[in-house]
Amino acid sequence: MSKNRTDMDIDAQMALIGRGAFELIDEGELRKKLARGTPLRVKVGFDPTAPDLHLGHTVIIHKMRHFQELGHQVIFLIGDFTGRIGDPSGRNDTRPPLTEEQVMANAETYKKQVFKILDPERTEVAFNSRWLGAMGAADFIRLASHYTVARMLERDDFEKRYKGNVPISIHEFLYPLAQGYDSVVLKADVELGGTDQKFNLLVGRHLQGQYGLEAQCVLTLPLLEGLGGGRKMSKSLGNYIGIDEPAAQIFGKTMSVSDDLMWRYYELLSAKSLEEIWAMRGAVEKGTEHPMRVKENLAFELTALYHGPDKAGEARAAFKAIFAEGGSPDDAPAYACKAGEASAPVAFLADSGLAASRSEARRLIAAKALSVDGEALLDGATPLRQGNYLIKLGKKRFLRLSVN
RNA sequence: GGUGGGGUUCCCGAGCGGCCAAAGGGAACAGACUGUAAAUCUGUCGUCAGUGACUUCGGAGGUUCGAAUCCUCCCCCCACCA
Repeated sequence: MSKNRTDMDIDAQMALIGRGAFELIDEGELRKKLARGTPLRVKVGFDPTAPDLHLGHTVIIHKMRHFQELGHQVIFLIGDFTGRIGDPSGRNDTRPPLTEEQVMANAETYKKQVFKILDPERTEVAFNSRWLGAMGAADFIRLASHYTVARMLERDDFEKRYKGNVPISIHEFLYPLAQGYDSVVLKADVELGGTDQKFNLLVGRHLQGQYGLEAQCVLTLPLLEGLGGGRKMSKSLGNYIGIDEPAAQIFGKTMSVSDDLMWRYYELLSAKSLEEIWAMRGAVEKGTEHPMRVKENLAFELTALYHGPDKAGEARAAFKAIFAEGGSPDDAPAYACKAGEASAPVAFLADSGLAASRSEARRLIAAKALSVDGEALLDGATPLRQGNYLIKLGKKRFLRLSVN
């Protein structure tokens, strides 16, 4: 009787755990762990240097949330020691260690951001410098003896670089080992990571076995595609939505996501159930629901998560005013200049920073991107007279200009 | 340590004495089309006081009327050998 109930419970848990996930190693093992009925220890590592998160990072945080909803213990591990090594992503410098204060400050920032999604009660925050920093050379050598160079070179990134004649420094091998050792110390039952983390996560699994522990399960999550689609969301590519961005930005950027990608965002970032999402998708495909409406709901939900429903509502209203009705944002930057040379479009566009340079301003004007009070303007050289103007450059750049 | 091959504009990558601000692709930006979508098409894509000038091709010198292209030294990367 009770066994039956437990099995059903496990199926339900597995469904939520598997939502949006890329790969689970190993399903049977995870079921066994779940069947024990004790809360699992779910480990996720974070880089201590980048506490400003974007939506791409939050995919994993939402997954942590899922585990919490199922009653499990989540470990938010700040890699303040591994951060010094730097994850081997091609950079071959070690990074300067952060000071204690910096680490703590970043940790606070993390908490502030992450607890918008996670339940603080069921989140354990840990720092791996606590045990990695205490290891001596002998300990580290012992750790290193549990892994081979050949296996290390199996890592996709290393393999490509090795074959492609891109340098690999020895210290980069230490990163996966150190990360794996964290799992040993924390006795993790499950570790989550992006698909790009698979290798590192598996090292942890292997090392736990070497240290006589039960191996952790590994759950990888897809990298969220960024705004343009195609490539992963990342700060350096500029295709991200930062969770600290103003409500209008989060809303607007979400709206710029393609219809196809929107479903991905729903699956990975929304609190809506998969059933609800399938229903919406069906409605859109049948034509009974407009995709833009559905996308607005997504934008609202994501904005509300970080700014609350009131701000999200304002963002939605402002968005509609600007793009559906040709209005302008209330928070358009203001800029003042004197009448004369400085009030020529080419001059104030560049001087105000709306255009990167005068050359760019000229090009944009030639491309019909400039409008003044709603009228297209093709002459960049003639100064504007005294007065106040609403300047629009392209679709998204606005300026409230006053010429004195 | 030896030998050979490399370091080019945001990225990849051609160029190898003048016609090079530097091909091509990607990214980005703008316009058209739209639902601020996406896809597609078109254009732009070093700076400036705009038919011209200035800065740019790892760094510093040099040869030349003229250098990203040749020479010297230096820095960095890769391969093979040891």
